Amino acid sequence: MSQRLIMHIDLDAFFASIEQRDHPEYQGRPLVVGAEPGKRGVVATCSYEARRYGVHSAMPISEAFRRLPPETIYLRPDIARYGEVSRRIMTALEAISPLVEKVSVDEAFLDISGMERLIGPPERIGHRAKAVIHEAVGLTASVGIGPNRLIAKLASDYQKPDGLTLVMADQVEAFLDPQPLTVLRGLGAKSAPLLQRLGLRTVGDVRRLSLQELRQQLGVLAGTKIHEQAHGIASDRVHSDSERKSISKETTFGRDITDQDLLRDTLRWAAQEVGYIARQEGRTGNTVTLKIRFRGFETHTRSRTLATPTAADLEIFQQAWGLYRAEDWQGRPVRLIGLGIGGWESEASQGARQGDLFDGMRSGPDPKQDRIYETLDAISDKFGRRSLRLGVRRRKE
DNA sequence: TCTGGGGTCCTAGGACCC
DNA sequence: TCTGGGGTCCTAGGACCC
Repeated sequence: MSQRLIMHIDLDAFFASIEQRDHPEYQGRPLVVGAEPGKRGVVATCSYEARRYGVHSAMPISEAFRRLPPETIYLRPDIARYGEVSRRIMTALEAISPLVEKVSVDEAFLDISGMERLIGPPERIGHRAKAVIHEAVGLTASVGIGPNRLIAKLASDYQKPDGLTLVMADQVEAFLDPQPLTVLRGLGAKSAPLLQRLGLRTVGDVRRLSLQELRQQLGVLAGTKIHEQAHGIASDRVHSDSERKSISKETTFGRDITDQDLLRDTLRWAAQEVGYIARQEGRTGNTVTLKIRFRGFETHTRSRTLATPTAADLEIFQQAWGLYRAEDWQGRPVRLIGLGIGGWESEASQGARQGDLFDGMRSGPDPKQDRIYETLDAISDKFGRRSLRLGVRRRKE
């Protein structure tokens, strides 16, 4: 069995680089893409010139503004434009390997196992990927190559910007050991301190801990995963087609609000956005989730599973508004509100329903459908509900 | 004092079924 | 009347990632 080879591509300061590419006068200057200074929000991405002032993604825009000099450029993100650039990059990468997994707008994994015979040694494959991106969109990327996804990802992070790092299987532990333990996936703001208070600082420190000790600190599942990662073990699979599982829309108000009409209108807007995307993608969801954040960042969700899956704006809105009204929340200042749908029907059952997909949303359930269920209910009284449900499932698949 | 928006995954409890 | 073990689905919260 031959060794797998995974490549991770990470565009350098993606949003900021697109803006600098399209506006030469921005080049060489600190530039921030994100919220408007003076308002609520964070930095989405900033140029390397801005990073020299300690500014980074997810930093509150108020703090970035305090740190950066007056000549700094502040821009609101143009997601549609960045998405178009992203699509061109992903298409270009398919010339390197047919197995491209888009992780986000500016990141991808490629399975390049066995490509050496076609292109050459791994370094040459990495350089080819960078060249292909530069030809397609005129941007630089950092590339990491390793035996699995974790190592490839950390390798692309190792030298930035415009880097290329190759980590072979026998170099994995030497590569991992000096890095801060927070590079391991799943060790974030809450769980990393659990290990740091034991005096652990690096991946090498974590690797010296036994599986039992890690499970004790982090729980069985998380402990097992961190143990594996610290030993350089991670998935080496690349999946080109991954289906999304939910669609949501939310917004943070400029100031906290209590106006019920405004809350209702905001949910109506969110339902239109979500419903539109769902219908574009030909999906119907059976779970509607309301999300609300009050003054003080106190956040709650409420969800409801529907008898009939939907993609209709009005239905999504009414369910979410109903969830809000069912609580004793009137009068509490709201910072954020939004909603989402998820829980798609299986493809087979959705296909069977296709004919009345959109009619059904307006006209209610199909009476013929009701008759079928009545018959099945009669059968179920004889044989028990369990067998009925299994029987229906099987027919759908 | 500040903390966006769009996601995924995990946990844990309760209802319900066999 | 009291009992268990396995399984699925639903719900709420929260950690984490880009």
